[in-house]
Parts: sequence; C-alpha cells; structure tokens
Amino acid sequence: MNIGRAAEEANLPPKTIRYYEEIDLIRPSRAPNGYRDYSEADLHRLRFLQRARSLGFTIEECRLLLSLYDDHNRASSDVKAIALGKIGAIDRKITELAALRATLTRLVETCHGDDRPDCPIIDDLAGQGARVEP
Amino acid sequence: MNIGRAAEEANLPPKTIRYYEEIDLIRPSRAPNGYRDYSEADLHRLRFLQRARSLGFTIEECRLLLSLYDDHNRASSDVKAIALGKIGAIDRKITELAALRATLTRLVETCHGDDRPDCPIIDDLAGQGARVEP
DNA sequence: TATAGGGATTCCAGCAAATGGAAGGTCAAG
DNA sequence: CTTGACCTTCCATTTGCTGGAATCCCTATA
Repeated sequence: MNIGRAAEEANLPPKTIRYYEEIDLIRPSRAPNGYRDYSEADLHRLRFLQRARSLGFTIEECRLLLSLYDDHNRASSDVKAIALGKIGAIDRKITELAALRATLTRLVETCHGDDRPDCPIIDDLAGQGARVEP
Repeated sequence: MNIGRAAEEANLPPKTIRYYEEIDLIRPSRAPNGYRDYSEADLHRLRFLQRARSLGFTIEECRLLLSLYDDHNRASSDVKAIALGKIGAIDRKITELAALRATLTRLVETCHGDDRPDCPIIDDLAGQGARVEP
C-alpha cells in the first residue's frame, strides 16, 4: 500500500508518516520502484501513533508505548502508569490555563473597550511582571 | 544598565532578552564597551514582554501589543479584542484537554493495571484512530 | 602588575514535531 | 506521447527559546 493510501487509512499526512519513519517509529518495506509499501501491521502502528499523538502523548512516549505494544509480555500496569502520568500533566496544564483565563478575564472586564486610548489591559502589562522563575 | 541586571529586573533570562532583541522586539543602546545598556523605558518593555508571554500571548501578539502600547492614540477596544481572542483560544484549549483527560481516564479505569499483559489502553490505541483532519 | 573571577559579547547548534517547497522519478489514463 | 497525480529525496522553516564555545571586558586582590 502506497503512502497516500496509508495516510488516508491512518488519518495522517504523508509528510508526517515519512517523518515518523525518519525518527524510526515505523519501518515500511519498499516496492521495487522505490515507493514505500505499508503492510497491515504498519497500518496498525500508524493508527496507534495517530491516536496516541491525538491524545497528547509525546513522540518519545509514543515510542515507549509502541515498545510496550510490541512486547506481549509487558504488564498492563506499565501502560497504566504512563497514562496516569499523562492525566496528571493534563490536569496541571488545565489549571495553568484556567489561571491565565481568569487573569485575562479580569483585565478584559476592567477595560471599557471603546475609542479612548486609556486601557487597563495595556496598563497591567506595562505595570508589573508576574513572578516566574527564568 | 547591563543585561544581567535588566534580566533580574524583568525576570527574564539574559539569553531570552538577547533573543528578543534579535527579533526586533527591543533595541537597547550600547555602552562604549559594546555592552547592551538598558534604559528605564527598555525595562518597561521587557517587563511588558515577560508579563504578556506569561499570559500566553505569542511573540507576534506581543509585537502587536507593544505597537499598541507605543501608540498612545489607539483605542482600548483594539487591545480588548486581542485579549478576548486569547480567552477564546484558551477556552478551546481547555475543552480539548478536558476531552483528552476524559478519554484517558476512561481507559485507565478499564485497565486492571496488574502484571498481566492484557491492557485495554494499548488495545484502544491499536484499535481505532480518532478522526482528526490532517 | 599579574591574575583570577564574573560578567559580557558573538556565533553556531539544537529541542519538538512537524510542514513547505524544489527538483526529479513513476505510473495510469486518454 | 503527454498530462497529471503520485512518489522520491533533500533542504529550509516554523516557535521560543536554550546551551555551549571562544573571546572580550571589568574589577579586585595578592
């Protein structure tokens, strides 16, 4: 199966699939004309990658998950631990975004938003820096 | 004021400040010895950048905000529109992350997480691809 | 005065995770 | 035989920095 078809099947752009090959996540065979030739097993891997990436796993996490996927003797707890870690990271990200949103909302609410140049948002940005470690 | 001191004042790493100069967000003068010399106005810009970046504005948005900051005749509604757009983007991101979290939580809950190789998480990843536009 | 240290300077490389584009090879249809 | 849709490789770009090397500058102390 050519890369274009595999791309459709896996719901990934061809460029991305080539990139995954470049970083050794998948190794399709080649047809006599030099075209990549994807097997059903390859397609499974590609769909796996598409799904895992869309769930927010990094490439390196995908690599790890794939090795667990390949290892039919691994414990399910290994996989569960990775997923739990990811949920924790998502929670932290959501908390962070919620705080951002709250700050921006407060700023927006105090800005009259008309033709006058006076703007509390700009004033806030100009006023004080948030304390964040460099 | 040297870059190190400016970095402390603005709560930004010196490397980042040099980077901001490279992309024309700030143009400090130079001391006779070639060192960058930051004025109070420069510091304001740096603090502005630190704050805006920490609020999730992209560099290009910061560039726009700075131009509004510089333009004392701009309408506050211009600034408000940018902030509102950012809030919308944050909301979309949070929604997305919440969905991710829900999926992962469901997977984790169905995984027994013990020494057995059978794992619903892996099965799900291998099973079907989420429909996402390439 | 020599030297040691702590800053400063430049430039080059690289991170994630693709994506865009150019130059060219292959294939099937009309 | 040509057109157009694929495919190939390679190189550059994106975002927002960060790390490191080589070199320079300034101050303080022995």
